[in-house]
Amino acid sequence: MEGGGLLISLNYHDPRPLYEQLKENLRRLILTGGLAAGERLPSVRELASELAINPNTIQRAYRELEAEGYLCTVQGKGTFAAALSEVNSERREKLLEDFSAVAAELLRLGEPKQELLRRIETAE
Amino acid sequence: MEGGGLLISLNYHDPRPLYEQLKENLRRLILTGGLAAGERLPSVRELASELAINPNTIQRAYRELEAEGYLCTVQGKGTFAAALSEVNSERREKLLEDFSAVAAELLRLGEPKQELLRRIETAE
Amino acid sequence: MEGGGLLISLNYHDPRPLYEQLKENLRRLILTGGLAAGERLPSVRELASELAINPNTIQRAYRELEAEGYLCTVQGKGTFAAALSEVNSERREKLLEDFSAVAAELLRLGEPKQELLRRIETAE
Amino acid sequence: MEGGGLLISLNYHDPRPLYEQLKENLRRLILTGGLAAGERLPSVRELASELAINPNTIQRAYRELEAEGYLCTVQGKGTFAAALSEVNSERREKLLEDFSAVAAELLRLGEPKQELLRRIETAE
DNA sequence: GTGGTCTAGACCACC
DNA sequence: GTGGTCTAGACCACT
Repeated sequence: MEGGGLLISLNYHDPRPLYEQLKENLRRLILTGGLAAGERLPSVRELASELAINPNTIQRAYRELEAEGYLCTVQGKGTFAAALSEVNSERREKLLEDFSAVAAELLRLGEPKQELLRRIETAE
Repeated sequence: MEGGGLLISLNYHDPRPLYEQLKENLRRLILTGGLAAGERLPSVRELASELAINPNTIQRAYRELEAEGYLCTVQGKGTFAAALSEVNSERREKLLEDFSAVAAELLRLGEPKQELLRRIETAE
Repeated sequence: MEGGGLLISLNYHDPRPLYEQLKENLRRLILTGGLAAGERLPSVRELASELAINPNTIQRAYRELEAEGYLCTVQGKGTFAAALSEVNSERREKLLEDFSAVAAELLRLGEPKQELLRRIETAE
Repeated sequence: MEGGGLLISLNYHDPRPLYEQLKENLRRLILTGGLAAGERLPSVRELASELAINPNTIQRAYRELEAEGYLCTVQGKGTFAAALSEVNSERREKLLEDFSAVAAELLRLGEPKQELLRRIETAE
């Protein structure tokens, strides 16, 4: 399922809620430059229609991404991609904790430290 | 709340479901050697009684950890801790994917590569 | 309009959304001990029925207060008041910023510093 | 975005409505002396043209600030900055109530009284 | 036109 | 029983 020019894919068989999948898609677009800082996103109604899901679901994703600092929404104007420097420090901290936990489990499972370092070097 | 000789702590006010907390506890015991490879776990009924929770919750945790390769159930014998080398490649791959995704987001958000390397060196 | 034993008052003529009024009411109850740490709140459905508003509105208030650290919700168990020490640092920072802005405007309007100090001393 | 000789900055990506941003700008100018008591403000049309926004937006800001006592409109003469002593007692009372509420929540959350006193001393 | 709120009601996961 | 998700659709505020 795609939405506009935005390369968004949702999967009904994924156990995660649609708004979480949508959030991940939008975060990826912003992080990779698919959505430049300041660029306007499709309106809630547009995207809902394109993805064939309820506008409330879009709105929830937009609202929560705004709370994380990834989006900026303005009444009557639309929703815009924020600069990466605006991203919430809570989001950063959560990611760092996740990073440490995943790294620790991988190392204990015998994953060579070298592989983790390689992945950091080649991270897109 | 503790269970038998196993250092298991569940928290009713943790928003995660009990079976997820239980899975994490058991994974941690296996990863850190608190449960040696081949060691027998308490039966579903025993553990349910010790932790004072529903046996269905124990069973679900055991079942899902077996699917990940952390546990090994033998009909009529009991449930045993698996060798770390037995841990499912699916689990490993999921962790590696998570690792790469989290690392990529952190780097794009401006987290210094040095901090990620430091966290790998000091991972427990 | 009241809800259960909880002394919650909502006002349809207030321009603020109902979920914001509800959040403020619940925050007040937790801050003043009307809801002790660990105490269970009415279920989403109960409170919705008592206040004669939609369960979604209750749920949104509960969800956002959980994000702020005031509540803790557990699947299948209910929603509980958190300890004040759990309250999010973001909430604290927002309050401190508001405090400084309001104090600055009051002082410029000629409010005597003495009055502000008095109000801090006698804050409930 | 600036307007005339008045240092007004509006931000289209600020989630607050433009008239709120404009009100805050004008309040700040009056409180800090950037607009002296009795000084004439640009006409609605002038300011709308300078800021390149809709005259309705200017009018709403002027109207609401007049209600607060920050501005004073004379038919056929224009709009003028009021003396700070003219600021509506409603505005003052709202600010005092906000002050007490915020202070009380901060103290209950464990913020040291010392920090609040410090912020009052150093308020701009 | 935009996003924001609220309602009504269905269905699912967890316990 | 609990909370969580999603839909459908109305109404309001802002530009």
